[in-house]
Amino acid sequence: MNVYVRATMKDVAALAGVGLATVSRVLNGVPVDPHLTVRVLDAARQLGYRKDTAATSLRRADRRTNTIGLVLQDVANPFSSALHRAVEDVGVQRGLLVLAGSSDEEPERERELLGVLRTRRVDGLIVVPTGAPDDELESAHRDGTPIVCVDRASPVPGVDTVTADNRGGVAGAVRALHALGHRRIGFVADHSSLWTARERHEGFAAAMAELGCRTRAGWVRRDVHTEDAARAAVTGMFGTATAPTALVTAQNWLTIGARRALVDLGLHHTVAHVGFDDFPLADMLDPPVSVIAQDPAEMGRRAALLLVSRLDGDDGPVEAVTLRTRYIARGSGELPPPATVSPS
Amino acid sequence: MNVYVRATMKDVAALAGVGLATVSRVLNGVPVDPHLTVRVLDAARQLGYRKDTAATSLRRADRRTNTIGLVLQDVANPFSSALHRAVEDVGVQRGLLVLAGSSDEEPERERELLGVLRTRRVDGLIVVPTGAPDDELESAHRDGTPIVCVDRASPVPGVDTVTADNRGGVAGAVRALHALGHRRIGFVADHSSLWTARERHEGFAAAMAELGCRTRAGWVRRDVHTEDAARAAVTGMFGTATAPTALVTAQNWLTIGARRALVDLGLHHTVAHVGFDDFPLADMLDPPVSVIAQDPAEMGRRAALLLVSRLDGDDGPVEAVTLRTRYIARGSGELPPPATVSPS
DNA sequence: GCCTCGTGTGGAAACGTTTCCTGACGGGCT
DNA sequence: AGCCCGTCAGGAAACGTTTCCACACGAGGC
Repeated sequence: MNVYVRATMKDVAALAGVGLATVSRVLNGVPVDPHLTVRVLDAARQLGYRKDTAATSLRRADRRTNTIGLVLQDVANPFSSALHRAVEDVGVQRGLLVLAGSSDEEPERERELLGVLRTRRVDGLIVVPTGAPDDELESAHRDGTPIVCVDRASPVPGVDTVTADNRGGVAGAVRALHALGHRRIGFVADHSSLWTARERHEGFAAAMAELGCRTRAGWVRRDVHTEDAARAAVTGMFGTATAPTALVTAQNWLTIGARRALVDLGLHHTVAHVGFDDFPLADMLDPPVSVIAQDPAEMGRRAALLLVSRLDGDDGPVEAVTLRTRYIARGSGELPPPATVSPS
Repeated sequence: MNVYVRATMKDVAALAGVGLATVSRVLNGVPVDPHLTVRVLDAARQLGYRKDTAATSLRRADRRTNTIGLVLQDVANPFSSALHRAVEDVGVQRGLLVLAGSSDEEPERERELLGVLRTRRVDGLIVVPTGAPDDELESAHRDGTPIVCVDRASPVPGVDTVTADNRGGVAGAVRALHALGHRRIGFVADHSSLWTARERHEGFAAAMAELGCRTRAGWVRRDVHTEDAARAAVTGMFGTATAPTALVTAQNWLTIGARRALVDLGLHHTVAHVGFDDFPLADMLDPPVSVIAQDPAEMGRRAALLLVSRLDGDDGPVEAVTLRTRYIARGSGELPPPATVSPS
């Protein structure tokens, strides 16, 4: 490996024939004699000088690192990565770099990640919290590190949040199915430890109650975490004589697993099906999948903008942004109930 | 914002009643009197002490930051994010954090990103290069920063690379189509500025030549960059009487655009179609899409492992890993040519 | 014309850590 | 028993930058 040694500010100062402080001033945009300014800039260019961020943030009064930490569920998950990208885009405009990591829904991993991020003194944090109590997050909050929780409620009180209207989204879909004549509606949701799963279930239950629809134990499956589990759950749900005529699945992998099950059973053109969260190619399946769409990019953007404003010193009251969901009718959710089924 | 001030090593030393150097030694695992060790660790815990990475890497002889830079095309793109995740997984085991960014295929953005990453003194770089000459990448290489280029050839000579066997993958698919009886095969590829697009075209052209199949200008469409452009290109290609009987699309968005076009034309059950790069739900379309799959996670993993070994001082010869592609027959690529079509 | 005030540059301290070097202590050998 | 050497802890320097402070110079006012 090359033993190349980088030019320092002292070298630039020497070459330009000015003091160290002057170089610093020029490089930080503090007005300085134009004549000296060009000498410094020339020298810097000549030496290929580059500021050392470590030294900078070590010494700076505000200790800024121009880095923000992003804790996602999984950087490879489309929802997370869309969010990531939106955060990056806001960051780029502000000269902020994003340090992202995956918690894999494990509280311990979330803690660790926050630990390393805090060690690096990130200026702020955007977190999709697992939901478990987290002393790292809490202590970061106490230290005054700006934090925005995204997609889910914060385990720590007093933290800004950006979430989707999970309840309203599901409730809306249920009402639409009801309007089509459906009365027996099944529901499949993720782990109840997840805030979103609970909210979506609440939305479902509330809408069903409001509409006077009865639910049966076998028609509501919670704590279903994987595509395969959803496939199995739905296969079971529709294997009986008294099966629902419509189905709501509360997460995109579950939606896909459910669709696979419906295809297996030959019911994909018979059972109305609405999924929460859009996914690529949903419109190319047969029938195209109707979804309650949330906008991860918008969530990321809002969270990043909120964080940036906090970084800029905005100390207004805690914000809790709720983004509306959008129902996208593509076909699968518009299938009417079979005429032979007796009402209620 | 809280004016909380973090405990420093000096505070720990004072509380433990030991010297500064001893605290440093304990925290870095240098053997020290066990009695003192526990005193230091206790004091550190008590104060909630946390090492400051900025100061550490500023002073350390090796200047390590335990951070690696990852320049992707777009963190939100499934290929990129799968790669990202694999890199992260290797990094976690080594205590390396990943600083990722999106170049959006723009050389200038790639340069900028590399610039900030270098300013932060990342220990190494993993880059999906746009392919344009890049002085930042070159100068990083000269400085001795370990670099691994992924998915595409490096614009800078002497850099380790991990790529897929693009030529072989496409050639294999063409041979398979030929074996089914296809002689007229269309091809759609991305911008020729992209190394992968060029390689895949080479593979196509070589296989066609080897098999003695003629190609027509209208049957080979290059520089097609978006899903919509692919849709339009394929619509045009199959709008004429003398259309191909099979189609190879060299990138996953192009594959999807092409499939849309075939559906529009009612030809999706008639024209054989193979896409390069797998994508979610390819198996749920009708007919399921056969693909030449590469494994982005494996690419990321190999690249990260290679980088890590370079970080560990491995100064062996430049490596150029080529990963095999895998043909996944799902149906769309197994459609035979219409019997009425005259051979050749 | 001299003194004062203001502007702006240069030197030095400081940020929190690692590393070098010095000094003290203890043990072993003569 | 005395001396020397080795081991190990502590103090201080150093990393590259920002910030504080002192000082020099020029201009303006009396």
